[in-house]
Amino acid sequence: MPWELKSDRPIYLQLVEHIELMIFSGAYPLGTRLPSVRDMAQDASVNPNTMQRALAKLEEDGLIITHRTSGRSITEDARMIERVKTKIAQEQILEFLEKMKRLGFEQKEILTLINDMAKEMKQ
Amino acid sequence: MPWELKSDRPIYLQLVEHIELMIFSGAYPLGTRLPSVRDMAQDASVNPNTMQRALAKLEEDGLIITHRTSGRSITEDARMIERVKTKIAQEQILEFLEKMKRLGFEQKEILTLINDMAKEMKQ
DNA sequence: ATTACTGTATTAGTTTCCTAGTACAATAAT
DNA sequence: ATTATTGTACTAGGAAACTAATACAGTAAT
Repeated sequence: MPWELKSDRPIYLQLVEHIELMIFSGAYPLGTRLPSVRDMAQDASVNPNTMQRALAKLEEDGLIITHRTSGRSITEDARMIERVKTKIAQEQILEFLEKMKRLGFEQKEILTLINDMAKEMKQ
Repeated sequence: MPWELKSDRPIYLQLVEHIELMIFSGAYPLGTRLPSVRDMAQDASVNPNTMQRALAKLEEDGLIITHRTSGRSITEDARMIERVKTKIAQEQILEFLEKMKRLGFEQKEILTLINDMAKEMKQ
């Protein structure tokens, strides 16, 4: 899977999302050891420090574990993966709902609007 | 209505949202003339240039009209107001749906998730 | 013990964004 | 004509965020 990094958003965030997707989809199985920061950085054509930042974020969220001097690995806790995934989703939803309320929309309106758009997008 | 400006987000964006809300709610009726940039800036305790930036954004969106040397006024086109409101909403929804898809969620999941959260928030 | 490999701390450079200060241009009001 | 009031352009300052370069620290491997 190529990294496809664009310059319109912070690189480290794109790295985070990319790796999250790898984990969620099972491309990096539970407990797997990750390549070193430097190797992953080179693979993505990125400065090691930038990759480091992305990995630190992932560790903060509980998706990966750091073994100080012997590299990192994906967590072995399957429940943790799910928990993180839904937590991230909830944050996105909350942020979205707040924006809509700032615009003066009520809950009912929001739900019908998003239902309508979802129907359109299916076609 | 006080301006309640916080420092965690750009001031000019908060001004935009505040004025949008005034317009959408009818506090600034259609066709009404707005106070001058300097007056509005002073009212909000903000630099005139910052208010100017907010007003420019609102004009760009079609909510207000500039009369070069005799001030600004709210558009008289009621349909325009609605159009802008739903356009802004659609942008927010699209952005939101894309984020969720980047996380690996399907449309169905998103809809059920947001329905669940909406229910919880009502309580 | 030495070497090679791991993550990490520190610092600096770069860019981008936001805000503010000032001066300008046009016109309505007098 | 003059004055006051309107929006606007230009510039600079400052802050925040991101990326990169370098050096450090610990440990596994030899």
